[in-house]
Amino acid sequence: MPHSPVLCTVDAVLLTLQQGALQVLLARRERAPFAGTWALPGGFIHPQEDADAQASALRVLQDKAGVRPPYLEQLATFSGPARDPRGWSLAVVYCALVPAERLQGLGDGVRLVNVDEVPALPFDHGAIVCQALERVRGKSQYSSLPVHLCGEQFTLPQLQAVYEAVLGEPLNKVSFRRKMDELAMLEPVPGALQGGGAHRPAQLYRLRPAFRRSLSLSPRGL
Amino acid sequence: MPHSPVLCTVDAVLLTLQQGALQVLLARRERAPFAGTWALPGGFIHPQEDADAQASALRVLQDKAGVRPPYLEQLATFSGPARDPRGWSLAVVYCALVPAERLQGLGDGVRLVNVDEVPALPFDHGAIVCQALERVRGKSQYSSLPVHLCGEQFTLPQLQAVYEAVLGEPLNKVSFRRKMDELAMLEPVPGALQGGGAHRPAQLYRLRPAFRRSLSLSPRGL
DNA sequence: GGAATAGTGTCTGTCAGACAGTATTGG
DNA sequence: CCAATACTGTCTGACAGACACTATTCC
Repeated sequence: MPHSPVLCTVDAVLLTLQQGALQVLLARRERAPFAGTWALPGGFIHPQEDADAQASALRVLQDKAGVRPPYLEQLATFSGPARDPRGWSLAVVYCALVPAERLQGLGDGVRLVNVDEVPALPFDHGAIVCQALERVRGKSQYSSLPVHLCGEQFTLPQLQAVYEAVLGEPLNKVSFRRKMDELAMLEPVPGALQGGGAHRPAQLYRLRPAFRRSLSLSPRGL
Repeated sequence: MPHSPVLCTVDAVLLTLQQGALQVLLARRERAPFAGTWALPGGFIHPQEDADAQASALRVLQDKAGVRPPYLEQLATFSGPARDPRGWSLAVVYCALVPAERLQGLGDGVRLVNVDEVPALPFDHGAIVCQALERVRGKSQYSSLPVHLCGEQFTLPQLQAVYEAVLGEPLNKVSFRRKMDELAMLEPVPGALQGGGAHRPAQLYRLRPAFRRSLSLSPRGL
């Protein structure tokens, strides 16, 4: 039974929506290697402490950003001798979606950057961010995934804007509303309307409890 | 820099099609724990030897089954303190698709079992097989994935039967051929027909070279 | 009443599936 | 010619998207 000297880590790609664009959370590295540079939040798996790799990822996000993401999904595992200068390493990477409202007052060691303006990142973090975006955009085409970027309550026009920001293309209003209706995951908040503009107020919706933790899939996309 | 005592392993779910049904490859465990029982082929990552976890999976499949699968995809990573009695472990699991013709003359330590008749497996291998089937069936609904279960050359009726076996439901012949045409990944083998029956012979097709390593996706499924 | 946005009714082109026809082999 | 399977032409119902209309607010 070989005792392998593999460095076991987790990294997290935390995405949110701000100013109509997807943002990814970066953390300033406190220790070598690459101390002082911005990278994905990550850390070693603590076997004595963590129930599994997902628990490690939750711990890392709690420690670095003080966030408990409502949606967290395993993205993939990256490994090899070259990605970390300390030696053969393995990173289980998770992808988190968080409503912007939960990310107020981030500390000094973390920041959000537009996914279209991500600087060069250490390790293979650049490729990891790309793969996360690919996954999120892919799943958004046929599932309810983007609702996890919204807060508790939201209007259908707001939700459509979120889908359009993630997918990067405008959507048909009638089709979008038909699909949301078919997915049957939203319920109107009785009597709750979002006013404020000089126009008809919009009905507020919330996620049905059954869909809080699971996605809803549309057979033919969108 | 903590030296984590995490057991780093890879497991492989190798699927093939035999007698019109999906089969999964099991290997008899030679060592403890669970010595003598059937389980997914797996083993430790060898950092000195393996370029990454995928290389570990290829090495394991080569060693245990003598196979180099034409299609190999990372499924997910499973981890925790309870899945392996030796301690906190982490398994990067890969899913392989192999044409049945490449699995002739398997040794004594391996066997194929129908995925509907998989016995209770040690570790969390039962759940892993379920997740692999879910992934393969899901992807088969909108991609060219099942072609990797066919040999070099095949007819369209044969390919349709493969899709039907994987998906577990009959497909419309006209729609299926339209989709295969749209995917533009197959080319007829000039002058090659599959005869043998008392009926019109079928055109043989092969995968276009550009699609040997990548999948082709259909926007609206099937 | 006007501006602005929310929400809905209806038409139409496109596409998946059904059906039925033709094609080509062996016996 | 018959049986059996390969392949193809055409119709039809369903659905996505476009358009136009109504609804409701603030000013």
